Amino acid sequence: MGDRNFQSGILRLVYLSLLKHFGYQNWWPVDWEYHKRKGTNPFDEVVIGAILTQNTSWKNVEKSLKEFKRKGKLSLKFVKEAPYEVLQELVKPAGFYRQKTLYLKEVADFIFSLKGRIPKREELLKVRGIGRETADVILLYAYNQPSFVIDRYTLRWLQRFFGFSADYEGAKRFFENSLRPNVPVYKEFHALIDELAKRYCTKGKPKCEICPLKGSCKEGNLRKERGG
DNA sequence: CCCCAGGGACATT
DNA sequence: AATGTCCATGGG
Repeated sequence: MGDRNFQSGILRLVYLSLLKHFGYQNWWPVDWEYHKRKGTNPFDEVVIGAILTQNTSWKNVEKSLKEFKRKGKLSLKFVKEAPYEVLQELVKPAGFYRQKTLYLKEVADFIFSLKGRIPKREELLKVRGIGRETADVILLYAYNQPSFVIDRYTLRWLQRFFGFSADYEGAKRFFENSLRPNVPVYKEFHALIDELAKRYCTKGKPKCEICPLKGSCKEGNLRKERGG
Protein backbone atom coordinates (compact mmCIF):
# COMPACT_ATOMS: atom_id res chain seq x y z
CA MET A 1 0.00 0.00 0.00
CA GLY A 2 3.02 2.25 -0.31
CA ASP A 3 2.47 3.61 -3.80
CA ARG A 4 0.56 6.81 -3.46
CA ASN A 5 -0.18 7.13 -7.15
CA PHE A 6 -1.55 3.63 -7.25
CA GLN A 7 -3.77 4.39 -4.28
CA SER A 8 -5.21 7.58 -5.67
CA GLY A 9 -5.66 5.92 -9.04
CA ILE A 10 -7.55 2.90 -7.79
CA LEU A 11 -9.68 4.91 -5.39
CA ARG A 12 -10.64 7.29 -8.16
CA LEU A 13 -11.64 4.36 -10.34
CA VAL A 14 -13.64 2.85 -7.47
CA TYR A 15 -15.43 6.14 -6.91
CA LEU A 16 -16.34 6.55 -10.57
CA SER A 17 -17.39 2.93 -10.81
CA LEU A 18 -19.66 3.14 -7.77
CA LEU A 19 -21.11 6.43 -8.93
CA LYS A 20 -21.93 4.95 -12.30
CA HIS A 21 -23.51 1.88 -10.72
CA PHE A 22 -25.53 3.47 -7.93
CA GLY A 23 -25.91 7.10 -9.00
CA TYR A 24 -25.69 10.04 -6.60
CA GLN A 25 -26.79 9.20 -3.04
CA ASN A 26 -27.12 12.81 -1.92
CA TRP A 27 -26.22 12.29 1.72
CA TRP A 28 -27.02 13.72 4.29
CA PRO A 29 -30.82 13.48 3.86
CA VAL A 30 -32.52 16.65 5.16
CA ASP A 31 -36.15 17.82 5.08
CA TRP A 32 -35.54 21.21 3.49
CA GLU A 33 -39.25 21.96 3.18
CA TYR A 34 -39.72 21.50 6.94
CA HIS A 35 -36.94 23.91 7.82
CA LYS A 36 -38.17 26.50 5.36
CA ARG A 37 -41.66 26.29 6.90
CA LYS A 38 -40.53 26.33 10.53
CA GLY A 39 -37.65 28.72 10.17
CA THR A 40 -35.27 26.15 11.64
CA ASN A 41 -31.78 25.24 10.45
CA PRO A 42 -31.05 22.16 8.29
CA PHE A 43 -27.66 22.08 10.02
CA ASP A 44 -29.43 21.05 13.23
CA GLU A 45 -31.08 18.08 11.56
CA VAL A 46 -27.69 16.74 10.42
CA VAL A 47 -26.20 17.04 13.91
CA ILE A 48 -29.24 15.43 15.57
CA GLY A 49 -29.31 12.66 12.98
CA ALA A 50 -25.59 12.03 13.46
CA ILE A 51 -26.23 11.14 17.11
CA LEU A 52 -29.43 9.21 16.49
CA THR A 53 -27.94 6.95 13.83
CA GLN A 54 -25.16 5.57 16.02
CA ASN A 55 -25.28 1.79 15.55
CA THR A 56 -28.87 2.18 14.37
CA SER A 57 -30.61 1.71 11.04
CA TRP A 58 -31.64 4.91 9.30
CA LYS A 59 -35.25 3.70 9.23
CA ASN A 60 -35.39 3.92 13.02
CA VAL A 61 -33.74 7.34 12.93
CA GLU A 62 -36.47 8.55 10.58
CA LYS A 63 -39.12 7.47 13.08
CA SER A 64 -37.43 9.54 15.77
CA LEU A 65 -36.99 12.57 13.49
CA LYS A 66 -40.69 12.37 12.67
CA GLU A 67 -41.47 12.44 16.40
CA PHE A 68 -39.32 15.56 16.76
CA LYS A 69 -41.39 17.25 14.07
CA ARG A 70 -44.70 16.05 15.50
CA LYS A 71 -44.25 16.75 19.21
CA GLY A 72 -41.53 19.37 19.21
CA LYS A 73 -39.12 20.98 16.81
CA LEU A 74 -36.26 19.57 14.83
CA SER A 75 -33.71 22.05 16.17
CA LEU A 76 -30.81 22.21 18.61
CA LYS A 77 -32.56 25.02 20.45
CA PHE A 78 -35.44 22.65 21.17
CA VAL A 79 -32.98 19.94 22.22
CA LYS A 80 -31.36 22.37 24.63
CA GLU A 81 -34.61 23.66 26.11
CA ALA A 82 -36.82 20.54 26.20
CA PRO A 83 -36.99 18.59 29.48
CA TYR A 84 -34.99 15.38 29.47
CA GLU A 85 -38.13 13.27 29.97
CA VAL A 86 -39.82 14.82 26.94
CA LEU A 87 -36.79 14.48 24.71
CA GLN A 88 -36.31 10.88 25.73
CA GLU A 89 -39.70 9.89 24.36
CA LEU A 90 -38.88 11.41 20.98
CA VAL A 91 -35.53 9.62 20.80
CA LYS A 92 -36.95 6.23 21.80
CA PRO A 93 -37.59 4.77 18.31
CA ALA A 94 -33.90 5.26 17.48
CA GLY A 95 -32.80 2.99 20.31
CA PHE A 96 -30.21 3.55 23.07
CA TYR A 97 -32.55 6.38 23.97
CA ARG A 98 -31.24 7.25 27.43
CA GLN A 99 -27.68 7.61 26.16
CA LYS A 100 -28.66 9.41 23.00
CA THR A 101 -30.86 11.90 24.85
CA LEU A 102 -27.91 12.75 27.07
CA TYR A 103 -25.60 12.97 24.04
CA LEU A 104 -27.99 15.32 22.24
CA LYS A 105 -28.01 17.66 25.24
CA GLU A 106 -24.21 17.63 25.45
CA VAL A 107 -23.78 18.23 21.73
CA ALA A 108 -26.33 21.06 21.66
CA ASP A 109 -24.58 22.80 24.56
CA PHE A 110 -21.25 22.40 22.79
CA ILE A 111 -22.53 23.78 19.47
CA PHE A 112 -24.04 26.82 21.20
CA SER A 113 -20.80 27.42 23.11
CA LEU A 114 -19.02 27.83 19.78
CA LYS A 115 -21.14 30.86 18.83
CA GLY A 116 -20.95 29.99 15.14
CA ARG A 117 -17.24 29.08 15.05
CA ILE A 118 -16.30 25.86 13.25
CA PRO A 119 -14.85 23.40 15.81
CA LYS A 120 -11.61 21.46 15.43
CA ARG A 121 -11.89 17.68 15.28
CA GLU A 122 -10.11 17.34 18.64
CA GLU A 123 -12.69 19.64 20.22
CA LEU A 124 -15.56 17.54 18.91
CA LEU A 125 -13.90 14.37 20.21
CA LYS A 126 -13.92 15.75 23.75
CA VAL A 127 -17.71 16.02 23.74
CA ARG A 128 -19.59 13.13 25.33
CA GLY A 129 -21.36 11.15 22.63
CA ILE A 130 -19.09 12.29 19.81
CA GLY A 131 -16.62 9.62 18.77
CA ARG A 132 -14.46 9.59 15.66
CA GLU A 133 -17.16 8.78 13.15
CA THR A 134 -19.71 11.20 14.56
CA ALA A 135 -17.06 13.93 14.66
CA ASP A 136 -16.25 13.37 11.00
CA VAL A 137 -19.93 13.21 10.05
CA ILE A 138 -20.57 16.55 11.74
CA LEU A 139 -17.50 18.13 10.13
CA LEU A 140 -18.27 16.82 6.64
CA TYR A 141 -22.06 16.90 6.39
CA ALA A 142 -22.95 19.73 8.79
CA TYR A 143 -19.93 22.07 8.53
CA ASN A 144 -18.91 21.09 4.98
CA GLN A 145 -15.29 20.48 5.97
CA PRO A 146 -13.23 17.90 4.01
CA SER A 147 -13.02 15.28 6.76
CA PHE A 148 -13.43 11.76 5.37
CA VAL A 149 -15.89 9.59 7.28
CA ILE A 150 -14.99 5.99 8.13
CA ASP A 151 -17.40 3.40 9.47
CA ARG A 152 -17.69 -0.37 9.86
CA TYR A 153 -18.78 -0.69 6.24
CA THR A 154 -15.71 1.18 5.04
CA LEU A 155 -13.33 -0.89 7.17
CA ARG A 156 -14.93 -4.12 5.97
CA TRP A 157 -14.67 -3.04 2.36
CA LEU A 158 -11.02 -1.99 2.76
CA GLN A 159 -10.24 -5.35 4.31
CA ARG A 160 -11.79 -7.29 1.46
CA PHE A 161 -10.89 -5.06 -1.47
CA PHE A 162 -7.24 -4.39 -0.58
CA GLY A 163 -6.72 -7.24 1.86
CA PHE A 164 -5.38 -5.13 4.70
CA SER A 165 -6.97 -4.26 8.01
CA ALA A 166 -6.72 -0.66 9.14
CA ASP A 167 -7.99 1.02 12.27
CA TYR A 168 -10.19 4.11 12.01
CA GLU A 169 -7.44 6.70 11.85
CA GLY A 170 -5.36 4.61 9.48
CA ALA A 171 -8.26 4.22 7.07
CA LYS A 172 -9.06 7.92 7.32
CA ARG A 173 -5.45 8.83 6.47
CA PHE A 174 -5.54 6.43 3.54
CA PHE A 175 -8.53 8.17 1.95
CA GLU A 176 -7.40 11.69 2.76
CA ASN A 177 -3.86 11.08 1.48
CA SER A 178 -5.22 9.53 -1.69
CA LEU A 179 -7.94 12.02 -2.57
CA ARG A 180 -8.01 15.78 -3.00
CA PRO A 181 -9.87 17.49 -0.13
CA ASN A 182 -13.12 17.78 -2.08
CA VAL A 183 -16.21 18.07 0.11
CA PRO A 184 -18.83 16.89 -2.42
CA VAL A 185 -16.63 13.90 -3.36
CA TYR A 186 -16.01 12.99 0.28
CA LYS A 187 -19.74 13.13 0.99
CA GLU A 188 -20.67 11.06 -2.00
CA PHE A 189 -17.84 8.52 -1.68
CA HIS A 190 -18.74 7.63 1.88
CA ALA A 191 -22.40 7.21 0.95
CA LEU A 192 -21.49 5.05 -2.06
CA ILE A 193 -19.26 2.75 -0.01
CA ASP A 194 -22.08 2.28 2.47
CA GLU A 195 -24.48 1.43 -0.34
CA LEU A 196 -22.01 -1.08 -1.74
CA ALA A 197 -21.52 -2.68 1.67
CA LYS A 198 -25.26 -2.91 2.30
CA ARG A 199 -26.13 -4.41 -1.06
CA TYR A 200 -23.06 -6.45 -2.04
CA CYS A 201 -20.15 -6.36 0.42
CA THR A 202 -22.42 -7.64 3.17
CA LYS A 203 -21.40 -8.75 6.61
CA GLY A 204 -22.28 -12.38 6.10
CA LYS A 205 -21.54 -13.96 2.73
CA PRO A 206 -20.71 -11.16 0.28
CA LYS A 207 -22.34 -11.20 -3.15
CA CYS A 208 -19.07 -11.08 -5.07
CA GLU A 209 -20.45 -12.59 -8.28
CA ILE A 210 -22.69 -9.60 -8.93
CA CYS A 211 -20.56 -6.92 -7.22
CA PRO A 212 -19.84 -3.84 -9.36
CA LEU A 213 -16.21 -3.98 -8.16
CA LYS A 214 -15.67 -7.70 -8.69
CA GLY A 215 -12.94 -7.21 -11.29
CA SER A 216 -10.50 -5.39 -9.01
CA CYS A 217 -11.38 -6.75 -5.56
CA LYS A 218 -8.76 -8.93 -3.91
CA GLU A 219 -11.20 -10.92 -1.79
CA GLY A 220 -13.59 -11.32 -4.69
CA ASN A 221 -10.87 -12.78 -6.89
CA LEU A 222 -9.68 -15.11 -4.13
CA ARG A 223 -13.21 -16.41 -3.77
CA LYS A 224 -13.37 -16.92 -7.50
CA GLU A 225 -10.14 -18.93 -7.49
CA ARG A 226 -11.38 -21.05 -4.63
CA GLY A 227 -14.56 -21.58 -6.55
CA GLY A 228 -16.87 -20.21 -3.96
C1' DC B 1 -35.02 -18.36 18.01
C1' DC B 2 -31.23 -15.87 15.62
C1' DC B 3 -28.50 -11.65 13.61
C1' DC B 4 -28.06 -6.90 12.32
C1' DA B 5 -28.25 -1.70 12.13
C1' DG B 6 -25.04 4.98 8.94
C1' DG B 7 -21.10 3.94 17.37
C1' DG B 8 -19.47 5.37 21.75
C1' DA B 9 -18.27 5.12 26.75
C1' DC B 10 -16.05 2.69 29.92
C1' DA B 11 -13.50 -1.21 32.12
C1' DT B 12 -10.16 -4.69 31.70
C1' DT B 13 -5.90 -6.83 30.04
C1' DA C 1 -3.31 -0.64 21.57
C1' DA C 2 -6.53 -4.18 21.53
C1' DT C 3 -10.63 -6.41 23.23
C1' DG C 4 -15.13 -7.01 25.89
C1' DT C 5 -19.57 -5.28 27.51
C1' DC C 6 -23.39 -2.44 27.73
C1' DC C 7 -26.72 0.43 25.62
C1' DA C 8 -32.36 -0.58 22.99
C1' DT C 9 -35.66 -0.23 19.22
C1' DG C 10 -37.19 -2.39 15.03
C1' DG C 11 -36.71 -5.25 10.91
C1' DG C 12 -35.47 -9.55 8.48
